[in-house]
Amino acid sequence: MVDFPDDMPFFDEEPMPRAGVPRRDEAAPAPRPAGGIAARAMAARAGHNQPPDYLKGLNPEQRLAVETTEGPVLVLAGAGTGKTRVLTTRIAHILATGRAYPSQILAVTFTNKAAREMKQRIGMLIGDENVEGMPWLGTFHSIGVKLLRRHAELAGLRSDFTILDTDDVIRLLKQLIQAEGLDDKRWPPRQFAMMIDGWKNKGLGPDRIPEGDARSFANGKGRELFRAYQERLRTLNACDFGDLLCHPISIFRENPDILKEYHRKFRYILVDEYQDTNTAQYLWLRLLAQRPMSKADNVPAEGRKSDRTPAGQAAPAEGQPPEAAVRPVSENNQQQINICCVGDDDQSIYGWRGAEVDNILRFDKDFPGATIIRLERNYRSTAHILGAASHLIAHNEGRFGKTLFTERNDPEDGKVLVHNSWDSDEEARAVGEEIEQAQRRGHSLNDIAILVRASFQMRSFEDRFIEIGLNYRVIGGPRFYERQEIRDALAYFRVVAQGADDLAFDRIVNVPKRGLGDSATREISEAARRLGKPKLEAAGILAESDELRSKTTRSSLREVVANFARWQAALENTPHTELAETILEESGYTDMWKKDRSAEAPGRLENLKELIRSMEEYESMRSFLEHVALVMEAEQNAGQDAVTIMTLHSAKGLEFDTVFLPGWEEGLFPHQRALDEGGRSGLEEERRLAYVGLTRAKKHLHVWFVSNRRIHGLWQGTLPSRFLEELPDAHIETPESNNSYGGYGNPYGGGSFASGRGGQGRRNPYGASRFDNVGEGSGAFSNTYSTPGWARAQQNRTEATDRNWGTRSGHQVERIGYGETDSGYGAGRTSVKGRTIEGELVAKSVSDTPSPFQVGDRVFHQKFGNGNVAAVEGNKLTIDFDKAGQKKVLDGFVRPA
DNA sequence: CCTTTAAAAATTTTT
DNA sequence: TTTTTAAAGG
Repeated sequence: MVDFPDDMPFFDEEPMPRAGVPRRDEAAPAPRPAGGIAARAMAARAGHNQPPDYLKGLNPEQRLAVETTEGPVLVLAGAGTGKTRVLTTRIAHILATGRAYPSQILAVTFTNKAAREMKQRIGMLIGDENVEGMPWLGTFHSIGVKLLRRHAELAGLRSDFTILDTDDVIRLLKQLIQAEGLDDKRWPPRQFAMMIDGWKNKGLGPDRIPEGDARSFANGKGRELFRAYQERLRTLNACDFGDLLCHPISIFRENPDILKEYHRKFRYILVDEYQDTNTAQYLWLRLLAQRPMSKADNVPAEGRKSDRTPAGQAAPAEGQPPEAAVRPVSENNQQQINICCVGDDDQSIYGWRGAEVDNILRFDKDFPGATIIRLERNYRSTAHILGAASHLIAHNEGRFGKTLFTERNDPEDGKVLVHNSWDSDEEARAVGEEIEQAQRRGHSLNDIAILVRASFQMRSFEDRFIEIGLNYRVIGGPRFYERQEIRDALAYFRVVAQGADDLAFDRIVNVPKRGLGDSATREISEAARRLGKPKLEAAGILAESDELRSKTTRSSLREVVANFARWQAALENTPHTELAETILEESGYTDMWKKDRSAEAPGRLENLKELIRSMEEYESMRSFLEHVALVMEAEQNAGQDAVTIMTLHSAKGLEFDTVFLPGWEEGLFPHQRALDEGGRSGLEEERRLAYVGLTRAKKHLHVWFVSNRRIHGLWQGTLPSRFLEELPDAHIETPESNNSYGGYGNPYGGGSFASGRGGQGRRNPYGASRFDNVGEGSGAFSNTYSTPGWARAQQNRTEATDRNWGTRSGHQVERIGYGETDSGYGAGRTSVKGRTIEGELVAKSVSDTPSPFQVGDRVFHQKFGNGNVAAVEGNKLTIDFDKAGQKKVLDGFVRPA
């Protein structure tokens, strides 16, 4: 039983009840605050029965989504249909009609950017002063922090806990793995951090992770290690990102009285981008939305079906949603569930980091009687662009199904252009030319974007644009706060503000180099453990003792400790920005970069200045550090007219007049790894990503594919993406005449395997050859996918295999091989999930082909060298290598010696 | 302790 | 091929 302490501003955030307004109570009707916006809206309505201003300009579906305030609502908002507008107007409407106080609305987003935008737009609708009073509008994580600070003691923490980011977590795990006496090379902390993250995404604690997962790491010590990690976090009074969700979930589960308070508090719940929620977020929401919990919630997410269920169809038996979902609300919960989730199943592109599209597909089962509203009227793109995008996405099975339409019908609107280039350099050159042409016509560069699948693609564009002097800006890259110099500086600040922050201390004891290397740090950790004190304190004691052998070590340790003592003393009476500068100067940190002659050094110093500047917005060092772990971002050269280059993922939610989508080739897009690891659902996610890309364009859309691409240093011939086949003829055009759509491949065949002399610089002599016969002619590829149409022709090809055996190992095959050998014979580091699905989809086509090798054949393997085939089993070969010993490999890896 | 050298890995990203 | 990271050597 936990009561809220009197001094805790739980209900006080709400306006004081005024005379005549009933105090909000369990049974009382919804409050109707007098005055302000509510009064204005009511007056507006009472007068002429006209809708209030904020509803004007909404289309009927949008308006329905805004005005259906009661009960569960799912708004399926297609790309460019005014999703944010609905969300913000809905909040304004709830407030204006007096249905709730600002503090009674819980509105969650994924990113700080989205939260900021929402705040701003609500402010525009109803006036800033009211938004200030919306304390529960924020990201899942920031709201999680807020909840957790309130109830920290229930999670075994103090309310001033620190939030660790990924880097801190990895460093901590490294220590733990070493402490277990394990080799941190064999069991990389980075990988374990990812596993932990995955578990927490599913809302699983150490006791509930699946046995298989627990065994697969650190010789079966996975669970133990996870437990040790949680224990360590508690002693450090720290949380990782996952805990920000998981702790509140446990608190709610274990303290029904607290949960009940929040039930009473949050009358309206709104969720943005619902298709991106992971299992933990889903559980968190369900608890707050007052769904009765059942044992089904304890079922690990593996038990649930991660493959998409076909739209509108009940899930198959074993994939049944948790029973609680279908069960009616228990009779004790009379209060209505006013949850509104907004999202687009077709834009779910974060499955790889734990998002469950199932959450959105299952909504009406989770919340019986839910109203589902589709927003399909698109205000962004031309009919051709929409047509192309809709047709593409229709190839996915697991979706609700929406048809975007537009009233825009301008005969001037061009079709989607599909271009082909010989290689990535030519691609960059051609895109550059298109952009320059557009620029000459008066097109602003700010309205142009190049959206790539993988960030390595950006380089060729950057190179080319620098060459021709075209302004560009790259979005993405390392986040501001993830940069080394920023993290170093923050570590200094953290040690000053919270002397017990051992992780921060570790990071900077020897940065800049001050002679405190491995041995010294070990001594400090040792002393800290022995004394049971934080490292900084232990270091102080150590420096004064004579335990240290080296005099230089002792004196520099003394200096560091004295420095921190001085800075800590200054913390209370020095302005924090000034103190920050002092710290960086006196520690020698800025000097370190000033002396550094590398190209990045000036930029780093600039970033440090920017960091100090950004601190001005905060009141104290402490409050700055509070926010920094969750919020920091950097805006690079905004204001200039420049082309935007970014990944498809980071483009979600944005729009541009003209969009270029380069690199639509098999293996890159859809990405091979997505296919290998995700099977069919991986392919569908890639297709959704393609859909997101297409729908970013308002007027002009160019899709590009190249015939040759250099991947990991080797030139590889490439096949056009299957997604190109899925674009309807009616909406696309293939302008290049010299190099027709489909002209691709290495015309000479052979040679690209081990030598890397692929087809660089060679022009395709077949020029305008069609793709269905180029496959025969080139013999350069084994297509490993079950692709429609032309691709199948290649799979049937037999004679080329012998002639050009070595060439069979396109990039694709190589990757599949690695996946297989790793999971099949390796140290078990690949997840089981990857193997099964991809096994039938991708690897099958390989094993169907009987191996051309026989026992006794002499073969060559790029990695293992020459050897003799010892056994053949389908496409799997056992080979005795001359040097590497006996190995099992897929035949795609080897060629005749 | 710091530098050189070799080996391994090179999707997507928020908090 | 390039970049990053870890181990060996000075």
